[in-house]
Amino acid sequence: MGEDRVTSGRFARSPIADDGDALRFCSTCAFGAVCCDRGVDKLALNELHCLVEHVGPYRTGEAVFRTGDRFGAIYAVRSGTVKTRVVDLDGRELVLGFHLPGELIGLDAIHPESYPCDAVALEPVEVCRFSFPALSTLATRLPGIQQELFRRMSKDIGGKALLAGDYSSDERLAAFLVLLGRRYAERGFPPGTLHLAMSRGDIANYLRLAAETVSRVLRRFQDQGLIKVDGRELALARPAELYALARPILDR
Amino acid sequence: MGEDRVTSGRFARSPIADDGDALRFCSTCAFGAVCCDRGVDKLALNELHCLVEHVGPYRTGEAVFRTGDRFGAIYAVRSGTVKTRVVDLDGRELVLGFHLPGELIGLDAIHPESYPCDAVALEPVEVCRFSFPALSTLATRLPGIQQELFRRMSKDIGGKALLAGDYSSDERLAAFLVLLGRRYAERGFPPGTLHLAMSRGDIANYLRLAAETVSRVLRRFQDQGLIKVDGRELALARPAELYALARPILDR
DNA sequence: GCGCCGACTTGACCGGCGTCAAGGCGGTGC
DNA sequence: GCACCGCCTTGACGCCGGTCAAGTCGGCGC
Repeated sequence: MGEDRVTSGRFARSPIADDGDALRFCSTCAFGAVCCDRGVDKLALNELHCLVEHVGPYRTGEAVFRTGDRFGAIYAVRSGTVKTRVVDLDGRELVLGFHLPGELIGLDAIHPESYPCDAVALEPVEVCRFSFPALSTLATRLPGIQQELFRRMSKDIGGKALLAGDYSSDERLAAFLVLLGRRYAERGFPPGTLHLAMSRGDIANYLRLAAETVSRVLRRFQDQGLIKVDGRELALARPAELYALARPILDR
Repeated sequence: MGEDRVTSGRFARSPIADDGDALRFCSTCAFGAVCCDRGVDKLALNELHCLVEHVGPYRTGEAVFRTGDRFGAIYAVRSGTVKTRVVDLDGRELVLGFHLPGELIGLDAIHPESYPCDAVALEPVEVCRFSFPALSTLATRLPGIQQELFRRMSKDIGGKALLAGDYSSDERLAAFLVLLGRRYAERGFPPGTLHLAMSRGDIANYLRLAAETVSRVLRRFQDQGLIKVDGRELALARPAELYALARPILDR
């Protein structure tokens, strides 16, 4: 598609999913595991490749889809970071999640048949679009695809512990940092360093805290030597201790 | 299967899914919609019927499955109420949900391949067991089944707003009552009346409040004439006002 | 350079809800 | 009947984190 890649400044560190060739699908793609690691045959790979549509780039603040849009496809983030959120009747925002390259968005739209939230680019973003009717038809023929969809949906059902519990601000923030660090690391970034694509306000909103509280806790974590903060660049100095703080959330 | 039904006292009001005959599957069953309302052919119905296994009854406090059990099947509640919960390292309980007849449990176990929580009977409970390998094989042949699974999983992904937001105790409790009332009504119970199968402590835990807070708010709701409480019997006296209280959670 | 503006930080205050503690109430066993 | 026990209720108090307000920092346009 000939899209430009920003390779200097802050975006140099932004995770990006590499294009594959016809038979090496995006290596960090949502279905990469199906196509490569899990030994699904080349047939599945080819069919997926025909089905997918590369969309973007979206500029910061642009929406991949909006609340109420008729559901037609799920998306895999290819590069950049996407925030999903709802806006309530009074116009207050409620952040549902942040999505890194390789992660799927739109799975919660299958049931209501319209997207129940906005998906907004936090930085320049590219996505892969999978028409859902086509994908589910394909899934009936290729069990590996069906399995992968079931697995990913199941994971989403189970993975909301961070928001669900009545945890302290320290626990929430520690768990947030540990989990985000893991997701960056899985995508090949130097472990222990992360670039926050989202504002303090977004983090606070996502964790159901006030922005001021996020500021204060980050500062205290830094004073305690647990992390090193420099604006939106962040290093996990003592990950084991952070993990210990987050245990009530992460282990259970 | 010849199981006994308790038809007196508190259990008279407990929702129960009626057995169907060979071609009229449980009318309130998880897949009832697939088989009947949605016009899936008799073939699908018959195949599902072969696949399902009726299990129970479980006595109050018994587990349908436990955290860590190897995943092999999803379950539909047939009668009674099931609580899902995790117990953290310190032995503290965290209630994840309450499940009425017709609702599916175990969907969050597909990905980790073991159940991530306990499913405990809050009163005498019967369930239908669907072997997951068999079910997903069937789903590749019968698109209606696959669609219904996708839809239900999607619904579970989206439906955690009650726990996720930073809502007040009034909003949480109002939303809880309204939603529970709806679910009872969908299952054919007189609208506006519900029997709480769970203790105040369980409700509080589920809503991330203290049991004392639940007591206090219920009392205030009653004093304001919104509800009528009698132990675990509860009537929604002014549902519109309750709904108004819960709007920040229910509408968005 | 300068001014502007949004994001972030820091401090002071306060209120909702959790915690602790002391009863009430109803069911069950003997 | 009576004692026991869990569930529930009610009151008093305190703390965590939200709110309000002021100030700082950094990027961008001109």
